[in-house]
Amino acid sequence: MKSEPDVRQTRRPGRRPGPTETRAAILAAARELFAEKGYDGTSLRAIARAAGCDPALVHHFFGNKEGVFTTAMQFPVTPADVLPRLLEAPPDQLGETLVRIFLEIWRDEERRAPVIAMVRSAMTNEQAATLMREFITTALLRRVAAARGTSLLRAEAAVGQMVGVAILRYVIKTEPVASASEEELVELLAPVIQHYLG
Amino acid sequence: MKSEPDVRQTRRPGRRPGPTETRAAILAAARELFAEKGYDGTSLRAIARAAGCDPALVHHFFGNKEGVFTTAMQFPVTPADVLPRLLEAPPDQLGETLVRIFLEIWRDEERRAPVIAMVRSAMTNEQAATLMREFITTALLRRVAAARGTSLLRAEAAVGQMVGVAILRYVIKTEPVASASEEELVELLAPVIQHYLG
DNA sequence: AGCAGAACTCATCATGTGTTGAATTTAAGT
DNA sequence: ACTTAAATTCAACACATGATGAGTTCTGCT
Repeated sequence: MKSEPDVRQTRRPGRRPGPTETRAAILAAARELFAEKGYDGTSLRAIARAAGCDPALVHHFFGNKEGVFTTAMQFPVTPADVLPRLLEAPPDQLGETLVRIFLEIWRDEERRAPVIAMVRSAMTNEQAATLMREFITTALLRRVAAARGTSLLRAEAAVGQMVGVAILRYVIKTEPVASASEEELVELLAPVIQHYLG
Repeated sequence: MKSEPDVRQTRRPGRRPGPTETRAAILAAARELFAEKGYDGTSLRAIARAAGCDPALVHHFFGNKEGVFTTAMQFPVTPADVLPRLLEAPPDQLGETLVRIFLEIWRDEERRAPVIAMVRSAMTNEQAATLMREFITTALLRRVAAARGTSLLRAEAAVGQMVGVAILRYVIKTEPVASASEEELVELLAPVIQHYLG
């Protein structure tokens, strides 16, 4: 999407003047590309091109491709600041609250990107799948199931519902869910989530 | 998974004696590999290796990689012989019937493979995503929504629920849903599907 | 029996991949 | 001011990929 001018036909080797900002640029480009193409579909060279530097620099900062990925994915969603909101919601509005939190995360690209990247990558990459598996079980299922009294299986069905709709909406882009409003989605999904966790 | 002996260090060129069976072998190998690794993660050479032939033969039969994929995916689920069962079910058991049909499809690897392959591939490949998008809307949503009186959006939420759980169960393999029994899943999901389509 | 065409392999091309080591320029520490 | 270390590029390796064209062996039709 972002096509840097790439005017720098030739830049002399050696450290650039001024403070170092390339590392951050690499991570930003990596997040964008991983979200768009998944782990296997994203090459180190494409990241470097988007970040305006040499591929070897990516390698220098992060060791290898796996290093770039795990560093770029560090902070998909921090459940810490989300759980309080969940627990202080009245029990009969738990479903609605949860759906709203999900929708908030998906709202701006900034926060959605790592999640989608993870989903996309986990489909074809075993390592990414492991990452996602652990995130789901330890960060979502256990906490929700522990806080509320529900079984893990029911909690997982709720997660499945949200993940499934997210994939249809943001990856496959099937209508009408792709262009439904957030309010419509709340109305649609909240009762089901409530049913699973109630 | 399947590692042919690969003893044929060197086989003479030219047509093999007997009836032609290599084309079918290639398609079988392709389905297995696409299901395991997705479109982009599967190479023509890997398919040829698994089918015990030269990569060029794959190209000869199907033109190019895209040709192999679309041919291998031709018959993910034929909705024609599934819809009758749906429509003759009593309206208050529609959810359960639908869940059972889905579970049947996922039961044996033979029938599950193309579906999983499609899901995996659609995550990183735009062309596969288009294929899946069209399949979902024309083969699932429209028919279900037309047969029953429900809105497209609600039908899509139901599809999302099933797809989400399938991904958790067969791709990410999160417990406990990965090793839950079919009966447990029916009990878990049928009410929700019924709710969406009722 | 003979021949067109299908099945099949081989060698090869152009391109893209992750990774490495050496060389050069600047920033930081003393 | 000097030195160490960090940031950066370049050139290259070893390998995998999709694709192509030519050549070989068999089947099926007449």
